[in-house]
Amino acid sequence: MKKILLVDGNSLLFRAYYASAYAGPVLKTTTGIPTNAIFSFANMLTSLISDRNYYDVKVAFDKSKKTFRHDKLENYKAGRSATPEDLIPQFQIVREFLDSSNISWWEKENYEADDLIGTMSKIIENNFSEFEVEILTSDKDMFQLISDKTKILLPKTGTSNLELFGEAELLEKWEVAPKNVVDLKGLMGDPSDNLKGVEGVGEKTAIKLLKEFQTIEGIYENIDSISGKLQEKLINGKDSAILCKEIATINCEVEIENLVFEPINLNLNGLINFLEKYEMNSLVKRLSTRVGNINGKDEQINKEEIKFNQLKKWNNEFSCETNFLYIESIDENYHKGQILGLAICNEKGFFYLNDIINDLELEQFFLNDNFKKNTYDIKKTVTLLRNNNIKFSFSSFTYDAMIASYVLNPNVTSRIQNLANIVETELFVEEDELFYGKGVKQNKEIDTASKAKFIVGKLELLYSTHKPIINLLKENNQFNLYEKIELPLVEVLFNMEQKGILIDKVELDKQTARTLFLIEELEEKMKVILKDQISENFNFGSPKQIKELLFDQIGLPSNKKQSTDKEALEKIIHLHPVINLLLEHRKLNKLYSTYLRGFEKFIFDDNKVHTIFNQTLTNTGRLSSSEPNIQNISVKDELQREARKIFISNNDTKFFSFDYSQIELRVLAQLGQEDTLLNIFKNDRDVHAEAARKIFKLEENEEITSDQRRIAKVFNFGIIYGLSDFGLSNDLKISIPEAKRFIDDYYLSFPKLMTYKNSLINQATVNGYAETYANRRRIVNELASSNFMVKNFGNRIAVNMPIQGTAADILKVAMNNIHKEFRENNLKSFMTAQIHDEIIFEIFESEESLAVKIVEECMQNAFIDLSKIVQKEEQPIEVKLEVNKSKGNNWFELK
DNA sequence: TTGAGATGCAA
DNA sequence: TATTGCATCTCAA
Repeated sequence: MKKILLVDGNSLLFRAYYASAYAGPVLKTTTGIPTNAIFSFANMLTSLISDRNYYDVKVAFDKSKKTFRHDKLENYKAGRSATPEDLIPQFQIVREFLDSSNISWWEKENYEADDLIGTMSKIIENNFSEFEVEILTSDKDMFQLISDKTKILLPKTGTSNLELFGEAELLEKWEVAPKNVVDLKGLMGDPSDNLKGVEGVGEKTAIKLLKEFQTIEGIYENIDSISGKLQEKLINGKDSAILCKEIATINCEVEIENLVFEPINLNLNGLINFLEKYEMNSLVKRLSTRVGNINGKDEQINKEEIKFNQLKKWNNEFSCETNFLYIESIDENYHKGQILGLAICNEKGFFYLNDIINDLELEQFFLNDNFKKNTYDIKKTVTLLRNNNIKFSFSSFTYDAMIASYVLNPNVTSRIQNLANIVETELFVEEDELFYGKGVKQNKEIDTASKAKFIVGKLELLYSTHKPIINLLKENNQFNLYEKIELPLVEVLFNMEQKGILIDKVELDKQTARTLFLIEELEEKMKVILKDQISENFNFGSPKQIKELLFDQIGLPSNKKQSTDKEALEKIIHLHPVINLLLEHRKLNKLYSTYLRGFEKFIFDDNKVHTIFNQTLTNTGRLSSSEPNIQNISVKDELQREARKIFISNNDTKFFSFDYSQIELRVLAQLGQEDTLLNIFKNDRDVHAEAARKIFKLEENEEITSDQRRIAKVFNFGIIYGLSDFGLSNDLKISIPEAKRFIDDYYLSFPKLMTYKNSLINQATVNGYAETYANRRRIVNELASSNFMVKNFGNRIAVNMPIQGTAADILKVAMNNIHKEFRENNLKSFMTAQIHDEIIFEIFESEESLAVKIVEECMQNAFIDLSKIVQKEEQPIEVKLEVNKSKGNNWFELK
């Protein structure tokens, strides 16, 4: 059966608006026209059409402010909040979108979209037996239109999650037939339309009544058989109920002229013109793929085809002073990546090489500093070259689009429409999946011609966005961050990844076996204790099974969520002997599966792990590490800490770790110009102890207990993270008012902090982004939210990001400078890891004194050096950065 | 096979 | 109802 989609345009546009407002900031063209709702609307509609294979689609809109419903009810829809200002112009533009893409839309004076859709669905039901109807709306009133041929598509969360309602689903949800939806509505009312219904009758009562009497009329005919308060309420609300029912009833008798049904035929070029006009370039490619599907033909985008030369071997006659190049490789871990092709463009044209192995002329190109190379992801690119034995000059790579895009906008999921995002998500992430497929369906064996076209297409984008991106960086005052901090760091990280970390396989095997034995022993013990309660194949790693065992079978008390995490289990540890063993089991399992046995798959042939330092991932500017993550190796628990013994230094070096002491609090003191805090650091005092002194109002010579210090430490961190009194009371196991009092005392002790926090929130709200000292920005969409929780989250981001991010900026400067100094002093010692506030090196004994001196100086001076890089010297850096050092043959011995 | 949720590790 | 990350496991779609 052919399906026809009827869309409630107003409802969908509202939905699109709020969904996109949550997902990203308000999307605008360069001339300031808001387009976020359209973007979402177009996305939803085209993906729906393409996914669900409709024969035809019609969109209906409300027309004019007054409908017959207003005549019936003076305050119809009066309670509704005003349409957001930036949504209003989009009602017109969405019609333009439909026109340009050849989707028919309808509106009629004095009617709402409901009525048009209702009428159309009835027309189809009565006259076109070959069609069935699906109605896209978030208006539950429309449920009255459900029939054996008509269903409702209701958006659930976001925009892509839809639920299909037919008769059966409706019956299950509301226990009424479609024709009684209006009765239900009459009784319940609808606050969004200012319909009161019968006061005191809600969904439950209404359903009960209708199950007995079917309709409102039926209820009042039998009003005598209803007793007590309910009868009274119904009698009082009779007029309202009948009126509300009438208003909720969709008019299916509207006159609609020229209604014909014909196969969808989207106008691709019209659509592209529209999208380009409103600067939604990123949609062009995605939509055109879908539209191709819909129209059942492989239409070409109306763009000039890029002409390129496919070469067998490179010839340096084609090389220029400035070149753009892109090496294609889609393996997730580039250390094991395969090169699928290479495209180069410059003043002499576009070139494509399918195979670059043993191309000596190409190697000369890569080695020559006079041939500058601009690319996307330099670190990955040169890693691929290196692993294919192609020599290169690192310094000839002069532009990295990935890094530049990240500096412009670290929040890739944001729907902000700028070049950074286009480069990031559209071309280099989503497009790969479309082209090669993903997961098991991924296929690298694509015919060379279309692969070449695809790769050259990427290169073209890389090339065409280069200048605008550089201009944007300069415009945003972020060029120094890009050029002086992030770009030089690429080489530092590349070297770290290449050096890797040596693994002691003997130690690893020893610990793996030992831990596995302990786990099995524990399981036996637990099975004995629980022999009557669990079956042979009980899984101790399954939260679901643990939950059933502890709370249902044994009957231990639990919190509302029935969480079985460590915190919850510790609360009931004394109530059953198995809990303690279970916690121990969890700990050992984690150790075994993540840090011991789990590590084996990351060890390369050289007995080393080569992590990937992600430079463009976090929202704050920190690095992250993966495969393996070497930034979360256990340290707190003595037993788990043993795992650190597997990281060993090379024969002729020792590990040195240098970590900043409380760098985030120092950043906070400096940026917030908090004198009390600054003085604590200036006098080399213990910041947690001093905070305790303040909160607990201790005298100068009074002793600080370890408990007081512990509590103060929680505070100091809480300030950075935006802790609430609730969270604090939970954490410290004190009452909420008590926590609140402590917080007040804390802010009184450090008076500038509140001012600073407020200024950060204010700044982020005004600008739409939070920023670090180095002008790194993070767009904070959450601040625009009307949802209290989301907005509060935005507040915490606005405070935390500048602090955490500035600390990250400082680390990056330190790393760059150390790398440079090591090189200038011809040191063989090298950096191996960065763990947010700590840098780990392998240092040769003969170089120890010089290397340590360089590291300490670079780290201590990094904030000041940063201030020079971003030209903020006029405000001197007062805070002193303290660095602690430790030395060892393995990571266990560090710290 | 894939994705979400729970859990736990780090700064 | 505390920030930023990543890996592993289970379980259901």
